[in-house]
Amino acid sequence: MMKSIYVGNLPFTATEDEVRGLFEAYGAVSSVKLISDRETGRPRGFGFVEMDDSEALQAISELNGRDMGGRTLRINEAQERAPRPQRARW
DNA sequence: CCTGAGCGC
Repeated sequence: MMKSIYVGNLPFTATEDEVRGLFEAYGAVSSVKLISDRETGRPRGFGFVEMDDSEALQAISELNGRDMGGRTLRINEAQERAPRPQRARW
């Protein structure tokens, strides 16, 4: 089972590659997405990581509050993404 | 180039 992780308070200099590297220390990272403002193009300083449930929980507890580029990372389980219609499998 | 809330198209 894959879990989405919210990664906030990132330094604006952080890249998806750096974030991926952090989480890969706790398990296989499925995907990394850093969010930037769609109108101005500026980085918003937060993003999302997807990885296995148990690994995600450990990564959250281990990486939350960690210093990165002078900022203290805010890491939590992500909320639901933008609602997308999901058709039944049967 | 620029910036600091916070949950992604």
